Parts: sequence; C-alpha cells; structure tokens
Amino acid sequence: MASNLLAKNKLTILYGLCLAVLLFLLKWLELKFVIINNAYEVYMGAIAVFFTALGIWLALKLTKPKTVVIEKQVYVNNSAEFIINNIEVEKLGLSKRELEVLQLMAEGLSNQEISERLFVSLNTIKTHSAKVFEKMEVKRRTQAVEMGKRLSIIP
Amino acid sequence: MASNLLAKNKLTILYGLCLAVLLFLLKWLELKFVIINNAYEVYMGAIAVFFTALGIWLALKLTKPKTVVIEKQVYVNNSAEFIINNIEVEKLGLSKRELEVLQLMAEGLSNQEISERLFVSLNTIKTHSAKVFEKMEVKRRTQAVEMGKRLSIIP
DNA sequence: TTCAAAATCACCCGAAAGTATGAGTTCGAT
DNA sequence: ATCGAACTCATACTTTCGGGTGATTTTGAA
Repeated sequence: MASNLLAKNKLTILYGLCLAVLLFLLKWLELKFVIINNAYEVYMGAIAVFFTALGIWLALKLTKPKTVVIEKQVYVNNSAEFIINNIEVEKLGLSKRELEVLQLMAEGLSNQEISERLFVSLNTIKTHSAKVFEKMEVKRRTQAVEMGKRLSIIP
Repeated sequence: MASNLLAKNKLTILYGLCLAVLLFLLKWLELKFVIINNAYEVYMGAIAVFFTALGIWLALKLTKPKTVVIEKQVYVNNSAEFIINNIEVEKLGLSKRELEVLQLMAEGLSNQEISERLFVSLNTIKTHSAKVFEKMEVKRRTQAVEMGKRLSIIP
C-alpha cells in the first residue's frame, strides 16, 4: 500500500528533489562566483526565466494532453436510409401506381390485401401487377420484388 | 496585416509585459525591504516557486488542445458481404432443407423450379414451404422472403 | 379541345401456390 | 435396436396468381 502510494507520487517526488538540487546549485553558484552587485537584476532575471521555463516544462510533462474528441461518422450505407433509384424507375417506365403496387407486393401482401389497402378492386391490382411484370420482364411477383430490390426501386 | 500580427501575438506580448512588470516589482520590493542576508535562500526559493508556478500557468494557458479524430463506424448491413444469422435460424427451428427452399424462393423461383433444382418432386417442395411458413408464422412466400431478409437469414 | 397515357374495373381460364392429411425412408442419437 | 426428426412423396382440394382481352374514366400535355 505504502509502496503503491510512493510509486504513484514518484514523479512529484522526483521533481521536488530536482527543485531542491537546483536551489542548492544556485546557492553554490552564488558562493562560487561573487555576484556583481550591479548585475543583480540580470541574475534575478535569469532565475526567473529559468524557473519559468522549468514550470512550462513541468506543466507540459505532467498535464495530460488536452484532447478534443471529434467523432467522425464513417460512410454508412445503412439500409435504414433508403434512396429510391428514380433513374431505374423511369428506365423501366413504371407509373406511380405500379410502383406503389410493387412496394406493397414487396411487403408480402396478397393482391387482395393490396386492393384493400389502395381502395380499388382486386382486378385493378391484377392489371397493375401484370403491367409491372411485363415492364420488368419477370414472370412472378417474387422475381419482381427481387429485381426491384436489386435496382433500388424498393427498400 | 500588421494589426493582425499584433492580435495574433497579443497573448505573448501580454505575458512578456507581465514578466517585465513582475521583475520590476521584485526589484522594488528588494529596495523597499532590506533583505536579511541569512534569509537569502528563502527569498530565492520564493522567486523560484513563483516563476515555476507562472511557467506552469503559462504552459496550461498556451498549449493548444490536441485534437483526436475518432472514426466512429456505424454498422453497415452491406449486402456485398452477407453473414447468415444462424441464431435466428435456430430460433425459428428451420431445417437445412427448409432454409434451402427459402433461399431459392427468395431468388424468385417457382415451386416447380425449386423442385427441379433440388431434384425432388413438386409436392416435396410444397411440404417444405408449408413448414417454412408455419415456422415463420407467415402466410405467403413473399412474406417469408421479407421476414427472412429482415432476420438476415437470406441475403 | 383533343389525344395518349394512366388508372380503373370486369370476366374467363389455366397455372401456381398453399392447405390438409397420410405415409414411406433415412439417419443420427440414446 | 428403436425412436424421433428430417426428408421425401402423394392425393385432394381451395385460394391466389397471372395471362388475355376489352371497356370506361381520369388526367395531364399538346
């Protein structure tokens, strides 16, 4: 436990020691070189600059880098976001109603259910679906749905 | 242009001025209170601590925040790479053959075509598909395909 | 206004899909 | 060995789908 505390504050202790050593050094220098009185300001300035630098260095060393996290969303081709391929729709020559029927077909609805959903007769839906199959050059609704999904006509 | 440069280095200039003022203050203090010689070290230490603190403060103020760009990927259900969701298959209790039939159904094949593809009779496929519908709790092949795609059972 | 495309609906018919039921075979696990 | 699940196939029947044809109404553009 005690060693753990010591280890955690290792850096702080180290810097404290460094400071002490430096202060000692300063005093030693002062004793060694007799400071010229009129250069006193210069001496002080030097100390100030030195310790400022030390402080800066300390701060840079000790502080965690300030990080600004920018979350960048990488390209999402998520199927939740469906963009209809109108070019293909036009290429096939599908009308609004036909596309609507195709979409409901893709949802697994029967012709009867589609007719109820769109408030038209079953026969009308049959006509529409027949036109869809003709235009898409498929034989069955399942194929139409398959094709529609591949061409991004339906989600 | 010149003003721009001035504005940019405003902080630096400010800190420089502060330093100068502080140095002046120090000298003034020194003149005012005659420093006791044997307390010289204490005085020096105070200066050291003060300027270290100044340095730290300076560093904290001046350091630019480091920007870290984290690319956050959002799940892409890209159809290019299809991974079958075996969990859902097991949950539904679909057998190998049933899944096979479902996959071919999703390709838009008729029961007849599926039976030819799998070298079995049409009736067999009907039985399989009926079981698939039962297990998936749907009424039609189109719904089964829809559901299968949503559950990632089929591509 | 006129004209074409779109949308609506109807009827018939055959094909396909789906339901229900029963039954034989195969194959792995107990 | 036997038991069950999976797979196979069949028959009979109903519903839905899809093709073909024709007709009427609506609508948007020339």
